[in-house]
Amino acid sequence: MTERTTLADVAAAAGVSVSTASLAFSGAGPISAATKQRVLDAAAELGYTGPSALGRSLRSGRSGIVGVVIGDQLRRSFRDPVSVQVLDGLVDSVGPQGLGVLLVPATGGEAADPLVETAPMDAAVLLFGARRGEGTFEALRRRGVPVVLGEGPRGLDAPVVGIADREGTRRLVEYLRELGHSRIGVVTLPLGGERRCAPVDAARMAELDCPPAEHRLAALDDAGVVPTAVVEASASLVEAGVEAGRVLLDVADPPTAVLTHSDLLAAGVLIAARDLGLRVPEDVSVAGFDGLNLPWLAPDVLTSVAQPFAAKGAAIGDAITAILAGETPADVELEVELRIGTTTAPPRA
Amino acid sequence: MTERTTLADVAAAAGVSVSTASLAFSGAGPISAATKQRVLDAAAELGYTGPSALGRSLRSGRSGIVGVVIGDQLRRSFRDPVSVQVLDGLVDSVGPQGLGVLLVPATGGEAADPLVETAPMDAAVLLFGARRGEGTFEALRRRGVPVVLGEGPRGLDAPVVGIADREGTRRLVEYLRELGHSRIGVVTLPLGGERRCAPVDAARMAELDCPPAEHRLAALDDAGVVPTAVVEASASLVEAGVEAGRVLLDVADPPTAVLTHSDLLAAGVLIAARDLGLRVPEDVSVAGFDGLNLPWLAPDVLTSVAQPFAAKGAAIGDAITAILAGETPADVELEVELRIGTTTAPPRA
DNA sequence: GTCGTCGGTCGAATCGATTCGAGGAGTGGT
DNA sequence: ACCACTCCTCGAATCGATTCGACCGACGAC
Repeated sequence: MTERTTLADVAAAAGVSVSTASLAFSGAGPISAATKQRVLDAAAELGYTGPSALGRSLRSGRSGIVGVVIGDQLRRSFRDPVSVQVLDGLVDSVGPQGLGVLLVPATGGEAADPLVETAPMDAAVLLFGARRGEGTFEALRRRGVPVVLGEGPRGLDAPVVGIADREGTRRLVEYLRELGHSRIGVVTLPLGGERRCAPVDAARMAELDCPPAEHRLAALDDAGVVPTAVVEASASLVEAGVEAGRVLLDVADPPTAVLTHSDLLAAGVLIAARDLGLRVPEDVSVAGFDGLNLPWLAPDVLTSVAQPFAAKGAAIGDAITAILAGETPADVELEVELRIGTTTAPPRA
Repeated sequence: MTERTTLADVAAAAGVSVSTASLAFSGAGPISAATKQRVLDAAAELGYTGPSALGRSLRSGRSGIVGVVIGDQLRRSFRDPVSVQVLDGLVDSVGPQGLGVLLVPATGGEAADPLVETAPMDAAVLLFGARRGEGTFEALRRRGVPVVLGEGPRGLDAPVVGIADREGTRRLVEYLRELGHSRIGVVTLPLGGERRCAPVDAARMAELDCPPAEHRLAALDDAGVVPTAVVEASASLVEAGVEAGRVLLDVADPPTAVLTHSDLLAAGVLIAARDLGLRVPEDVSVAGFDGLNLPWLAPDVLTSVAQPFAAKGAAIGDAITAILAGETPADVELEVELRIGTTTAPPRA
């Protein structure tokens, strides 16, 4: 590959100065149509595709890159359809503005990943909440990179884009109660700290640090329901749901309804129930959260609380746009929708 | 947010010249321990987190960014577990070298996406093959950005990292034949051009341009098998598999075995078969490709050809590393493994 | 005819860092 | 005491582009 052609080369070829050539591309500033055309022709001749982003970045201080900091394991994030779809919405939102999305893995510990410290970005998105004590948020702040939180804790001096998960869960719980359920079990997302599949006891509750789970658990209180059992899943995966479902249902007197914190977990609970010889929804009702379209559950349709993925990504994109424009966007809470499927029904008499 | 502190600020605070301060960070070049420490202390004092990537990039010509060009719809790529896992392997591979991964959407048409033209990258990965006629590959070449192809066509003057899909399919076909199947149907991945779900006839075959599908179809010839019917799916999704499965199986004399080009398609065919009242594997055998772990198929286990996702991502990462080191890596073809599950069996007598 | 004005072009400084060659201080040898 | 040599530090050029102020020619007005 040959030497990269620069604006200077084009200017020389067109017989104008570098500054004039720059004007031809940027469009700003006075320049005669003839000169501009001459520059553009010379550029086409040399295969010059426009000013290098690097030089422009240096001058403007803008890189045109939005960093997306993904949880402690990129792998896990990518496997979660929810984050993938939010990411998709984000790319759709900022892409047309000429902004690129840079994936930045974040180590879970105190220290921030090297990329967090050094990668060029105009703004960053923390998709899975900035757990306090993690160095990532602080590192970005120190660098002066504005941050948008996706589902993060509020009050961190950064705009938060979230969903009304507490309200959604409350509606779901009320729906279950109206059906006649009083023995309700819960499968939560990982609550933070070490990952494991285990019943949640008082001690575990005390360390709660994961906002969505917090909200969704709090919603039970809102509805005046005390769960018969709460089990923490090790991840938002079908396998984890199976595991948690067994813990919850393989007991003498299982709950008549299981409320899970994600559709994948719910799918796992469905499998666990079937393995245990329980029919859904006759013997046990199962509800999810997210509103994923899971075609392989057909003909079943999961009762779930649907959240607007693409809109969430777009809202994050809007927040970034606003920040880059010098504004300070407000927190956003997106509406969710209760979708009744075939996996919930009144309990057996 | 305050003015960004620069190396010059640190140098001033430490009472040394900018060049000396640079030495303190880069590590290269002679510098006394005392001076170095003084610079580092001053940096810590000012909250300077190291040289800005922009300045460094400009000087070195390297941005530390690897562009991943995703097919015409980011959405589709993200929804495909295969590409997600390959991407994951890639990030794991290049991340530790301090390289970031920039997602670059590519418009399907002739023109290249603005980001392809302008975004800073040291190298680019075309994950879903560079279809000829697409402007993306050419645009990158013009910019002088080295390209690595994931499953792309060979002979494009860029290293290709692929899998032995032809060999894997051949083994799968031979396995089916040994079971006694002679009427074998095929569900292919989209073959390029417009997306649709339809039987593949001679006219359609003539426009074939999608290498994996090409190889996998060619493998039937290798094994001396002529498929009874070939149906093209509209995407690698369960829903598309259902649709294609209906086309293939809802006929008077359906095939006794269905070979699909992806596990998601196979899962869809399983659903279609069930809907049509066909038992698997008694009435019809179904095989996939990819070796995804699909827990929700339990207790069924899909017969499939497993490809090493992470290794593929890592191989792409290695190729990029080699290119950045000035070498010209050779093409890589990764081994695949035939995994017999519960969805294939001898045909009914 | 001369002066003011305006549109168009150019020079030079600037962004933040790297890097090379020059220079200066200190040391050891003769 | 002088020279040579080593080790560190500094100044200046450089990367590719933007942008402001200066400059210059032409045209209109009085």
